Amino acid sequence: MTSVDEPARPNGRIRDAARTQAEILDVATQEFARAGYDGARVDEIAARTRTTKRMIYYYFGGKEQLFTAVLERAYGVIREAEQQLDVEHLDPVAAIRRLAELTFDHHEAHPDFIRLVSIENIHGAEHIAASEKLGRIGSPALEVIRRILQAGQKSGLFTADVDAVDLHAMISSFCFFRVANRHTFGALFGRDLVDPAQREHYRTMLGDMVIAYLTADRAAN
Amino acid sequence: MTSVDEPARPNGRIRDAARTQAEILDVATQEFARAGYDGARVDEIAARTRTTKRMIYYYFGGKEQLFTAVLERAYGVIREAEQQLDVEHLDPVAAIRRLAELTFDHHEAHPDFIRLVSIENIHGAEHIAASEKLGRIGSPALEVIRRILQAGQKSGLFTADVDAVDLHAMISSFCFFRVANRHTFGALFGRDLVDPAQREHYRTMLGDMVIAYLTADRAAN
DNA sequence: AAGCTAATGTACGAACTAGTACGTTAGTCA
DNA sequence: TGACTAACGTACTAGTTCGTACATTAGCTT
Repeated sequence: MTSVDEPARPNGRIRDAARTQAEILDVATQEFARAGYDGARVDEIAARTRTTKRMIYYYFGGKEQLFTAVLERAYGVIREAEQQLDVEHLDPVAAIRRLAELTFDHHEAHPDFIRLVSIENIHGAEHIAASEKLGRIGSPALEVIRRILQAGQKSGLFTADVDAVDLHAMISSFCFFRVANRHTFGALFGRDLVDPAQREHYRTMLGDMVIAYLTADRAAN
Repeated sequence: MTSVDEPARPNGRIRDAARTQAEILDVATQEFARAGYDGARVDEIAARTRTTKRMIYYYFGGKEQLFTAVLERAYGVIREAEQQLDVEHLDPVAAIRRLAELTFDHHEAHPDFIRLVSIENIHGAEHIAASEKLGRIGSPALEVIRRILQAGQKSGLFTADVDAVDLHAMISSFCFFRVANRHTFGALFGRDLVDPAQREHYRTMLGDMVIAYLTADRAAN
């Protein structure tokens, strides 16, 4: 019945700034992702925390800054994941497919992040603009894509004349849409894009699409 | 200085139910698209109308139903556009490319609609679910895709074994992402996906991608 | 032309919500 | 061990926001 996670400290406060901040960020991420920026309730976030609303303002300053902090952490998670990318020992085709699959997996694993990005776009990316951490950092994946593309184009394997940013957009589009628009798509077309049974199907489809695009015989059209 | 649109009717009310409703829907579309469902203000919508808040409740019942009505009309616009589709006199490759281009154009021309769809997804498509008009109507484009796919597959031109819904998702992904995520993408990668100067570039890229996928030599991988 | 009703306007209230003033305590360091 | 400060809690407020009660009128119908 009683909490097992923490050493019992009957009636006494626990003082742990780092833990308190992390807990606020966790709950805030869920709440913002659940309801959008304006739909999220500061009181609700506080209530689902072991601390109080006062602490949110103490540590973050306000709702806007809290949302910005949530975004910063969420983008940080991706960047870390992308830094683990290790595909350059593969041939270009396999490397791109692997990259696409990892992007696919990351989107599927972090639906809350996708929602946050949707929300931030509704608000014109103003929080990203206001953040020092998030200004134009790009992503580690871009560098990887750049190198793979170069290798593939030099060898003649890749006929498409794309740059890394556009290819990244192409891959992300599919992954993002599938998660972000799951509900309307499902409601209108009766097909759940995130149905686990179809996961491999869509994962393969993405890889096929990207590889086909990169290696297509342009003379044919 | 005075209104030119309407016959001058000094101090008198104008009674025109259809016009009032349409005006409310117009303004509501903008306001919901601007700020999201919870960010949108009923008072603001009323203020930008020639009528009052009272009328919003009189005709639509409430904020939720108003948003549902906005969605219904927005989806209606697409469906109409799709009914104008006339590509079946083209060969399958040209037909699919044309279809992709029209989808691309429609997304670009209706950023508000894209935002509404994003917003509706944040809320789990609950308004679509609550709407009688929007329940599982599908889209006219799907039938067109189905027929083109069949022709292409029968002739052997199309090697990919996709169905219409998945192909529709693939095409929409790219178009949707480009508009919906314009702001975060621009902020993070310094590239405006909706830059008019790049419009043809992305339009062609989409067509190339879809055709490459459909006609790829699967044995090659 | 009288009356009836759909359509409209005004004014207000109840509930919610971001943010804050003020008070308290845990833990550290001289 | 005493005191200092970062960390925390409570209680409240000012402003907003959806929604409605009540009053009014345009214009059609007979």
